[in-house]
Amino acid sequence: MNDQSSVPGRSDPTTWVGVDPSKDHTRPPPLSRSRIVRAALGLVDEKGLAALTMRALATELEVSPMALYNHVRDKDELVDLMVDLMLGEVDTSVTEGDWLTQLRALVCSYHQALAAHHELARAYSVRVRIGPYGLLLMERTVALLLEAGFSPSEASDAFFVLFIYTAGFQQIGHIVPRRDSATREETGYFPPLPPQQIPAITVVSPHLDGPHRPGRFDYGLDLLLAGLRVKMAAPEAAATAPQ
Amino acid sequence: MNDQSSVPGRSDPTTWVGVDPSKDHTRPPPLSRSRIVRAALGLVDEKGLAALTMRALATELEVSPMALYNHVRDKDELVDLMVDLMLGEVDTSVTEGDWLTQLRALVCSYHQALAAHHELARAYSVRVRIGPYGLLLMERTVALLLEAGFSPSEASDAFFVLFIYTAGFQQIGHIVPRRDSATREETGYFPPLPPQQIPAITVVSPHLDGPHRPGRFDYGLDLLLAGLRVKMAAPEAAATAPQ
DNA sequence: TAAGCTGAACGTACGTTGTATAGTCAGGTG
DNA sequence: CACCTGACTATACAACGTACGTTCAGCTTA
Repeated sequence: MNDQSSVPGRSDPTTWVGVDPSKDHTRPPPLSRSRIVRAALGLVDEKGLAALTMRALATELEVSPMALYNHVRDKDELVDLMVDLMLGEVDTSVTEGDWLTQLRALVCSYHQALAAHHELARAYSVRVRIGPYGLLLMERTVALLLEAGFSPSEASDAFFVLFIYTAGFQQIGHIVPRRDSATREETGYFPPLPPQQIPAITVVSPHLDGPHRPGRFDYGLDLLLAGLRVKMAAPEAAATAPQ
Repeated sequence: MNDQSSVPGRSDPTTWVGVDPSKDHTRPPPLSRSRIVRAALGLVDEKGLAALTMRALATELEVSPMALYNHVRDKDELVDLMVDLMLGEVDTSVTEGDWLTQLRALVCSYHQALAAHHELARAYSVRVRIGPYGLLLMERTVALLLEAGFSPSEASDAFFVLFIYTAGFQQIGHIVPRRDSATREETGYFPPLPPQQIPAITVVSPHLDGPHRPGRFDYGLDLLLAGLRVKMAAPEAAATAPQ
């Protein structure tokens, strides 16, 4: 009933995942926060976000469902931990090239980490809890923007925009098949409508390929970075708005 | 058992919502697709996405839960219909100003429609089913890009990037309170970590205000449009990438 | 008017989910 | 040896989406 429950406190950043104790024990390795989170990530990567249930995860770990709750407060916290594990895959150590080059490398690595776990990424952006790896990523990005000469206010704007674009990219348009497999052929992106009512779409339709055509992320990142470069070069003339 | 069930077919775009029949009948207006969808949208706007359950919706409509299934195939389709209703609020009729001005107005109106229903918008981007209003919005945006002179391939890239940024914006970082109200004060964006470990974040922290500081969407839109303008003016010199 | 059809609303029930609660049991310490 | 502690299990519950079969009002046709 107390706030200081037996569960490891989530406000202590050093215990977000921690190291597997793995005492040389009986054959089945003892449950641990780290093992649970890694198994959960594997399960989501393999079978999709909807397949992540406490029961399924427990079965995979050959353990009773409730055993998980000795290491994780609830499913919500579990997902937080999974997200931070994913963000740990981002390479934040780029230091060569000018600020634009470094920024591009950083955001690309971020994008790749999310793309590698795009099922989890779909649940990611909704969250506001940020773990140590997420914090590290943010620190590097903001530092880069400050070094480039942006004001603190603009650096935070630019960070969030890059963050939103990258995280949002994974969210959008990953095909989620309807449960009714009979309507599977309906999962095309656009309902059949006479082409004369949608001339522009008809023109570009050969190039749509859904939101995730290869290179599309880079295209948008190019736009954002070009915008940042322009703003940096001539802050006042960069406005595209009339006013 | 047949594909041609009694439920109105979803592949006929004219029946996505349709008009309320509202035959001058008994006092409680008869259930209809339109009434259900509007009630659902009101419920989500007021009480949040998680409050949208078939039971709660039926209660609000003073009807048994299963009555809804005479008008809507399942909850998934209901959300599709809600999304299209929301997209109907986008003003797609802007025709004054140059292409950048029109594009800005269009995307801003899109953004405002999503922001007005940001709870629903959180469920939006995951979907690929697109209704007539969504199609109209897409048609206008792509047409604008084509008129501006972009190639079909680039127009589709640009459309998706604008689409992803705008939709993603609503997804990201809307504070979702944890169910455990005892940890409410933990919903701050960053766990307490010594400032010397995160110097850049410490510097910008007064300006963070979460992802949704007023004007932040416009900042990112500025970047994207500036990037597009540059690409339009000098397509080959616009690349920020080394190669 | 009578008979029958049709489609909308209902009541009940099932399987799945997250998780509270209480019990069990091994391992370390007095 | 007694005892405590902390990890795992067993059972249970409420809420969810929705399949199934029934009821019933109102229209059509005779």
